[in-house]
Amino acid sequence: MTLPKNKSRRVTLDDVAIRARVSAVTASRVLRKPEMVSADLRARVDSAVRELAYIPNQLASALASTHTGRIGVIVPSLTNGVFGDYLRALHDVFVPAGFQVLVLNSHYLAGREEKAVATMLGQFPEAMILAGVDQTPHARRSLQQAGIPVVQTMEMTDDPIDINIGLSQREAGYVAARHLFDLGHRHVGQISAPHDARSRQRLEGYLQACAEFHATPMLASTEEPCTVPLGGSLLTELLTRWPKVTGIFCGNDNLALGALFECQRRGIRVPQDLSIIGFNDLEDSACAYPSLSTIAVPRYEMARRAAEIILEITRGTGVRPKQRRIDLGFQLIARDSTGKAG
Amino acid sequence: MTLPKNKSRRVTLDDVAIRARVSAVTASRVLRKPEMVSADLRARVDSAVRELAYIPNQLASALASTHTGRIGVIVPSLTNGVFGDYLRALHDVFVPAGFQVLVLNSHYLAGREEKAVATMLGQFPEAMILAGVDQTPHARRSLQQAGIPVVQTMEMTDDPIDINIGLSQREAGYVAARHLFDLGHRHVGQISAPHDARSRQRLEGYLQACAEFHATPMLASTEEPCTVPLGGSLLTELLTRWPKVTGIFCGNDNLALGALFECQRRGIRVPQDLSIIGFNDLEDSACAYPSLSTIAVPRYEMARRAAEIILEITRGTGVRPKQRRIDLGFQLIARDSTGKAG
DNA sequence: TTGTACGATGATAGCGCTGTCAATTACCCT
DNA sequence: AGGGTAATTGACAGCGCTATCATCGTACAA
Repeated sequence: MTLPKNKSRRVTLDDVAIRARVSAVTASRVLRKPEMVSADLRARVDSAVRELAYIPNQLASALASTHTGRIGVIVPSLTNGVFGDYLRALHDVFVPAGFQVLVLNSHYLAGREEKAVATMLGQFPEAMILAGVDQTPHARRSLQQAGIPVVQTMEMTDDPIDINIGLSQREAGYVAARHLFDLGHRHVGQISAPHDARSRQRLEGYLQACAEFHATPMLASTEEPCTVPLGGSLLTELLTRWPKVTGIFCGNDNLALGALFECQRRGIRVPQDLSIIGFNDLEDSACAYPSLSTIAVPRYEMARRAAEIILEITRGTGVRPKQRRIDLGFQLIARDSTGKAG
Repeated sequence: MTLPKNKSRRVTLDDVAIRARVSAVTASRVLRKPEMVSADLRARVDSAVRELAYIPNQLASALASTHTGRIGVIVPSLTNGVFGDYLRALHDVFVPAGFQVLVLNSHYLAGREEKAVATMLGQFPEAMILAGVDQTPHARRSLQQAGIPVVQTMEMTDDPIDINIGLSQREAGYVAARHLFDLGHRHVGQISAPHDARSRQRLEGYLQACAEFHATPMLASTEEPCTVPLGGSLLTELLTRWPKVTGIFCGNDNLALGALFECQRRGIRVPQDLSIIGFNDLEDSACAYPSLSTIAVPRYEMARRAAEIILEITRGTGVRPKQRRIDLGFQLIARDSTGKAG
């Protein structure tokens, strides 16, 4: 029927066009490419938009233009401070650029990540950002077929799906452990939650350092998600099995903080009796007492770069940057929680 | 043209239908209401879906059905541990229910929140969840006109936009301060970052307790976003101005942790020289040394309830629950960081 | 004056899916 | 056998918007 549809439905572009006495196309143009429309009509449309409190339906717009304005992000954790900063960086870049950021949580599980990838692709994002490089084969294939920019972050791989920006977790783990050996420690332990692939790589770096210094690896680990309290119990476990430990590399700053608290609780002096080094350089680490030695990873910068690369590809006509692998490196931050052995 | 469109475009429902030798509608039904289709056709469609690796276009689906499957969430911070748990709860409920959660960050600014509301409404979410109750008048109006369930969380208001689920921050602040007075402290200070409305209300509770005990309010505050390191500097500021302080109520656990570290740094014994109570009961607080007294707020539960109420409204035909204001309360957790005065 | 070029505007045809209702078939009853 | 009911399936018409191309003037060169 050609009757005006007077249902109490939402205001559409047609309503605006009718009110402004122009065609729908013109109204659409005023909103997207105002410079193509004469000042006269533009003013009419603008005021119609205001009067009707018109809100464009992004859904319809996306369907018609095949430009969804969505960026899919999959992170393994929402609570971890690392990903807080990471997501903040993505929002900081994408939201002003008119994109919306869709976030899904993989809970550090490959299976959940695969599912999250499928869910996300159903939203037809214009790009995807993933944490880590260990996607399942099936997820890899889906991502490649999607034909959109895909950025793998946080670690490095020789065989990126598309673009890879991160740092060598293994090397960083090595440097952290090495820091303790260099300070003269010979009984150096490690605590971690190696269900996280990056945690495992840091562990490898630690093992490499152990081998180099002919030291026995001393490990305590858990499959549970990483938390501050866990640092305390893992330290306890480690000290029970290897009482001679004088230096400990914690898989991340949360564990390190928990270990530090546990030391305080037991009257173990840090660093006199035990040196502690963490990983990530969370905000709290610098102001702990003693301040925590750690490895600083450029998580904000990493996400920002990932976002900007995507913006470039999307705006330019899909041309990839020359460099598909970007290693942002890391930094050893030696503070007060690590000291000379002896 | 009626030629098969052989562009390298994505697989559509039509492709599936053709391959399964059924109509598009039937293919659609197999995916949404399989019980309506005979086993025979269902099997054919299912295998076509698998063979073609078909991914439904949610955009088109949403446009056609006016069911977007989106939930809009606006939080003031992504990094704060409180909202980490809060968002996790929302994901835990909504994702299995087939909804996607869109998150926008207001950075604790009313203006940014108003803008976020507008952006979000352009996505046509089926419901909105907000933190706090102090939306701008304009944002309130937009939300009311949207005709969708709106849940305001974290605090209580007498005049909710739609549904309100939270707790009395003022009362909780009062109880925290009162805890210190009850332990015999007479010089009780408060540090906070009152750019956050809820922080201000806790402050009011503190002031009320001060009045009741005829104590002089002793405050240090900042307009910066709340962080652990900030707790240290605010404590320093407070102690400089009021050296006699023996008890301190921190606006949240991050500040409390920072204050605790600062005490350790200065050799101030907690709780012997200074009692500290925080707010929120973050995970770390229980395992700090000494463990932090605090107020536990049901942030996970609050978000979960909000999500479930929305699910009920959305599934039932839009009927609101009888109770539009739900006070989930809070709990004083007295640990080792607070002790008797003297 | 005529022809050309270009800028502004509109008509049309979908984007990929689902709501609706009509058509078809199978089944059962009298 | 005829008629009625229910279970399946399909045809059609949009959802609200934008890409595309046709159309209409108007300005300017020839």
